[in-house]
Amino acid sequence: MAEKRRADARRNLDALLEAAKAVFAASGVDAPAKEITDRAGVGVGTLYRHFPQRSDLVIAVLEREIDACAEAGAGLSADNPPDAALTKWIQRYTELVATKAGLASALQSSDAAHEALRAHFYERMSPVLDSLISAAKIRPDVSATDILHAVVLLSHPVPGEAPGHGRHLVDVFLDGLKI
Amino acid sequence: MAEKRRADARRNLDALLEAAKAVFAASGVDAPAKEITDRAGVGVGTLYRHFPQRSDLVIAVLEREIDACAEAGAGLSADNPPDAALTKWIQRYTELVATKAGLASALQSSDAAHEALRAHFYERMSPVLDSLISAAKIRPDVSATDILHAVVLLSHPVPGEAPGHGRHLVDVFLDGLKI
Amino acid sequence: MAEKRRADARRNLDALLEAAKAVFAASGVDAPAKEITDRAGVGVGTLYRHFPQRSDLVIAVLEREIDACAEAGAGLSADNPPDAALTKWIQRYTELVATKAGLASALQSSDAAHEALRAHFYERMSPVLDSLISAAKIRPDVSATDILHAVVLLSHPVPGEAPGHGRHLVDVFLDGLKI
Amino acid sequence: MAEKRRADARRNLDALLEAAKAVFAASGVDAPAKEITDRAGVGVGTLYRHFPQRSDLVIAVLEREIDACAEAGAGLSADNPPDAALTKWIQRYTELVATKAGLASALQSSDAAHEALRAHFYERMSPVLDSLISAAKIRPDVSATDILHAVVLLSHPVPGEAPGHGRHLVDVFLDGLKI
DNA sequence: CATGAATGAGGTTTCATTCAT
DNA sequence: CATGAATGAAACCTCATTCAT
Repeated sequence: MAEKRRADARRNLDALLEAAKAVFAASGVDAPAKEITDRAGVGVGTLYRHFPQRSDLVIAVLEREIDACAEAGAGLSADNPPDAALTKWIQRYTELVATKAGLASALQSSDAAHEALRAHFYERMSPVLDSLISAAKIRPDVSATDILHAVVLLSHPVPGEAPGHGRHLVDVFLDGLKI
Repeated sequence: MAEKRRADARRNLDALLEAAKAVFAASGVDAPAKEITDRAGVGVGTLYRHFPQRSDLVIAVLEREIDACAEAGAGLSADNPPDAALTKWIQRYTELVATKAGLASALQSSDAAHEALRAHFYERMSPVLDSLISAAKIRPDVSATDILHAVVLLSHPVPGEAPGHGRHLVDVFLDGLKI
Repeated sequence: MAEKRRADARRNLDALLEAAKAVFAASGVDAPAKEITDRAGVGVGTLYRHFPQRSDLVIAVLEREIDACAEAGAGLSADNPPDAALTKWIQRYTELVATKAGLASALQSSDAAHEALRAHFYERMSPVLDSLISAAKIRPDVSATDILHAVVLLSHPVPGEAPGHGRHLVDVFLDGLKI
Repeated sequence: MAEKRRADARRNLDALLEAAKAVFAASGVDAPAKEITDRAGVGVGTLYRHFPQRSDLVIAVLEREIDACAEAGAGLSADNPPDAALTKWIQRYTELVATKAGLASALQSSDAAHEALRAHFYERMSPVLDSLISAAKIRPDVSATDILHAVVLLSHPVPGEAPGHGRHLVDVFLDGLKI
């Protein structure tokens, strides 16, 4: 009985995450809540029960990807020389930011509702990148935060440009990091 | 007589432009129209009379600066060696984009209401930068549009960062342009 | 459980229809939405949830009346001699049209949004009146549609005249129908 | 000098009347004032100077036709037996109401702005019809006002019906007038 | 006497969030 | 714990009318 309830709740939650991922990609992070719940086949109340703040939903949607990306740092560090490790991780990170439509927008949004997401995101990424930077040779006047921000900004979709666009700009930026 | 009425209208229009500049900087380009008219001390109707489309107002607010920046290209080209001219112009352009808080947002907004601004802006800037690029030595896989976009993106305000932040990121990007 | 909530929604919907009926009669079909929702004791959002288009509301309100009136035809036909049945039904119909200012306006409106209502109206009323006419003795150059229209037109409220006015004019018109 | 001014004023007034006639026919009597002044090539203030109330404008536009119709009563009375005179005048009147688009709407509008038009119109027509009625033999429970209203109402255009439609309905109504 | 810029109330519609069921 | 109807605060835009020039 309780089992079944939990199973139901879990199914709803999964449906919400799935729907949110799709809707964020299609209409951005600020899409109407109804759009998400309709797609998930769930009432709006259910959304608010699971995710009282909108950024809670965004975080939940991306948590696994964010964690995976952060955790990839150690492996790259172990398997590559410092400079290559840094480059490869930034490319991995760029992939994350560029692919998850809505992530860039949410991180950059001045909306207080996304504050928690920004905190979570940078707290997870900063240590990883800091560690990679300190081992590599780059301009000393560039911090981990600078790089994290730059990639987020350059990955933002530009009306009238192909999706791959941001990655190209990031490449140029990476060139600029070299001493 | 007619002069005077025009003067009156002009005063209101100036008040609107001034208010819009301030409000765009404070609350972004998508700020409620009422916020602007209240600050200007005029009725909403006055705003809509002068600027039926929202982008008309954004354009009007920034037109002089946009024109001045575009026109600065020729002078820099005449007074400097090609590479220096390019760098200086991009810095000038960065100044424009970074200072006018609403500009970056408007250029990046997917809102159709800003389409006219985007068109106006890039039509004005592209030829100038094209001409500067063709004389200078930079990575051949980077176009004028790439640079214009990159600066716009990097100049976007990031919550929790100082305003000068974008300029620093642009410097790194410029380094990446060099062959 | 679900029953109860539906009952709640139904109660609101009924309140809206009731309020709209009164407001349409008092202020016409183009009355402010707020006037209707205030009278129904609901928020504006509730109106728009049930009736996204204004004409949806007009149709809903009038369809009820139209159906009730059309269905009255059979009973009158069974309980009265043909001429009396015709007269009584037209009086019933006049009562409907005379008290619902919105019906006349909507039927007369050239707005395509009311097309569905017009179709429904004539499809519902014409057979009833046709059947009554064919049993009674009236001028052969007058069709059911003519009568339906005439009553609608004569029932339009005239500023400065008592509400009963239209009925009087219809009486005269009915006299003109006799052979 | 004064001559010239008066000539100018007259030209403006004529332009307004001409424009109003066209706009009333095209967009109805409730068309935006700006639509009329733009077409007339005049400022809105000029419209309000000449016609403080909207119905003043409607009256002015139709005054000549209204007067001609009212004045036709005496002639018909002199040249025809009473019943024929009545019938012929009502047909003349029907012609006026049916042809001047906007007149029927304005007379029927509950808008207070048309109050003066209604007053003017019925004050002009009532005595004429009263005089015709008193000489003819009709139902004693029908007043001149009843007939004037009935024709106005029956002349309203009905979507999906030919323009002549109203005249047919008026004929039936006239039959109902006979004793 | 003409002008038309300015006003601002008034209408529509959307959507985040609450809460009764 | 789920539901989704209800709420009502915004935001937009239009236009009749006034009034300074």
